[in-house]
Amino acid sequence: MSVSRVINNHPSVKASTRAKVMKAIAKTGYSPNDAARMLKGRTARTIGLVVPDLSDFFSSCFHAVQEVAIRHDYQTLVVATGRSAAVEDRQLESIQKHQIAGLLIVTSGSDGRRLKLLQESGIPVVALDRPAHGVQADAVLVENREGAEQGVRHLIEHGHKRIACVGFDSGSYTVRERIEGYKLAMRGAGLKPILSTDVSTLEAMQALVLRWAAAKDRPTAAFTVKRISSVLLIQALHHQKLRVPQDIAVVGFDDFELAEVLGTPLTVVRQSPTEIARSAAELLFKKINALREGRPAEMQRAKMLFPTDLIIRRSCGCL
Amino acid sequence: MSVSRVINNHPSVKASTRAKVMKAIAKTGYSPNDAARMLKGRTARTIGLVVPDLSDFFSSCFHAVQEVAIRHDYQTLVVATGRSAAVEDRQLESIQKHQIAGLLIVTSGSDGRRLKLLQESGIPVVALDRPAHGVQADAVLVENREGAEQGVRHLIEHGHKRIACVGFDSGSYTVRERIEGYKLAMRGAGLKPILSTDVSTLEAMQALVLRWAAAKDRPTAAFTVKRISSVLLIQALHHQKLRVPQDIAVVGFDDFELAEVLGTPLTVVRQSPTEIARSAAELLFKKINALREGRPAEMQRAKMLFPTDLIIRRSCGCL
DNA sequence: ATGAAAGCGCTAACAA
DNA sequence: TTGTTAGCGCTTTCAT
Repeated sequence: MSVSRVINNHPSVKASTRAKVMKAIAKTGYSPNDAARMLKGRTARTIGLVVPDLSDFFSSCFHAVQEVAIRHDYQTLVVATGRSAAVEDRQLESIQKHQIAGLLIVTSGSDGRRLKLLQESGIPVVALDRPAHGVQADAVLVENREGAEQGVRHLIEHGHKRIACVGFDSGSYTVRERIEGYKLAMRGAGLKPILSTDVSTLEAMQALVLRWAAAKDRPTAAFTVKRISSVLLIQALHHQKLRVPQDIAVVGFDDFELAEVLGTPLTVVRQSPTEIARSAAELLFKKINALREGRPAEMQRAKMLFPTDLIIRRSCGCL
Repeated sequence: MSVSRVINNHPSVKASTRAKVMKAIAKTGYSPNDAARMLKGRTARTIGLVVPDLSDFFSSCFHAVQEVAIRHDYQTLVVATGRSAAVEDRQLESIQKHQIAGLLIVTSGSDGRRLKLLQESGIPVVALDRPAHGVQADAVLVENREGAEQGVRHLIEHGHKRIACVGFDSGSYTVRERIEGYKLAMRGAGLKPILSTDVSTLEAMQALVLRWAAAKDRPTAAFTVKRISSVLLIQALHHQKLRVPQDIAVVGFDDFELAEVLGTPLTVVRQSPTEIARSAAELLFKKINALREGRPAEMQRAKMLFPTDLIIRRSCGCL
């Protein structure tokens, strides 16, 4: 019967009928069967969230997304790709079968064909933290470049001339942007960039620090492009008995819980996972709802950029 | 037609027919519609994972679970309760509608009625990290008590007599067990337990440490029952200029990435999230598959206990 | 504004 | 061993 109309708030229902139905629903505790709705082509009350992994940063993102989803009475289907483009592709395929209502993606670099398919089948897609390749999707990003620039400039203001940039994973968008920011700051001050952007293990980091220790023109400061690099560098400096900030000043990109507790509390460029994730989720639901209510007109592309904060602790040389 | 039989590998299919169907499936890229299957009462190829949050420990669990799930060609629907029993209850309700094939739960303390319902509707449930209340479910746990006991005993072997136990959240099963282990070790050595099991903020921790510093009979060692407590304690000791391990030796429960990098590398009782999560997931799939293949006889309850490792660094006084 | 009928893709039960 | 029939619970279309 036309309970359906009430549930989908179709206009043509007499108020009295609607009321009757509502009461019946309340009394019987009825709730529509999702499987049946999906069979008729509707989407499930589920959104997808694809992330490289659930490290600190992305797990904060997940929490924020889930919170928004719950508020809209949706479930969140999270999928971690292990930073593999191939896995991402496969996961997108299987997530598509779940008839999700929308997708948030922190891409691991798949080529975007699958994503395009998803979009073309009418599912709103919002890129989070990194723009997605090969598709015109909305994106909610962090000002990586500006943030890095600010961090490095802070070191420059401390009088440093030889500032190294240390990290790895420069294939990833965020890291690339941060390196770009570093270069901008250096060039802007007439300084020569010193890049070590392929240091991904403690051994490699220790070798690097050893080389620094031996050089006469060694860097007096370092900017690390991601959290792990900060940790590795601190570890390596510690092993090599180089003091922070006296021997080497450090500013890192991305904050973490223990940054304050380290031997020398770490000065960092902080980004807010919660903020970008919440914004992205809300943007996604705006589109989902626009779609449900049949006004795709309002769905123009959006690109949101969130600024970072420079959190000054002691590793930069400030007290 | 009876493509269905092939897909569900029903016995009565002639080999030649099966081959033909297989080929056709391969050629057309056919894949069964999950929604339709669900409509017929089957479960989705999805398992549920309910966790309090996705902090380090549980996100490792998630990764392990997802890996196993993918191998079985299942998706994982993760849900974080924010450590709230009420939210857990609500989430279980909505997860149930997704017709999951099985559930892994790190309970946040809901009363177990909903869980029982799930079980009675034929969905295998495996408790992870903590036994679930009010249901007879399989459980994969860590030897919290024994691990704590071992950690504390190590401090005792260093000659400490006044060893404090510091932490909070003693409402949770794991913490309770660890405190129990601490008490066992102390009593076993004829020592008096010194409990501060409600210290959840840095302020409270600093107040505690201040009290210690002022006391004549102050503890010479401390055992922290969870990661955050270890971090808080280290922070507070650091602020108070108490040296580790000279002034206070420390052993913590639960390892973390930066434990090695701390001013004094932290000695910890390590548990392996990956191991317990993988085992739990595999147990769950064993049951799911037993069910699918119609032999619920093999589904006797299992309880698995995983040991911990004492990772000796420097905060205990070794080296 | 409401009801009746058909069918989404699958599988359980039955018939051949 | 295979094909046929019916129906899971919903929404869409058409008729009232």
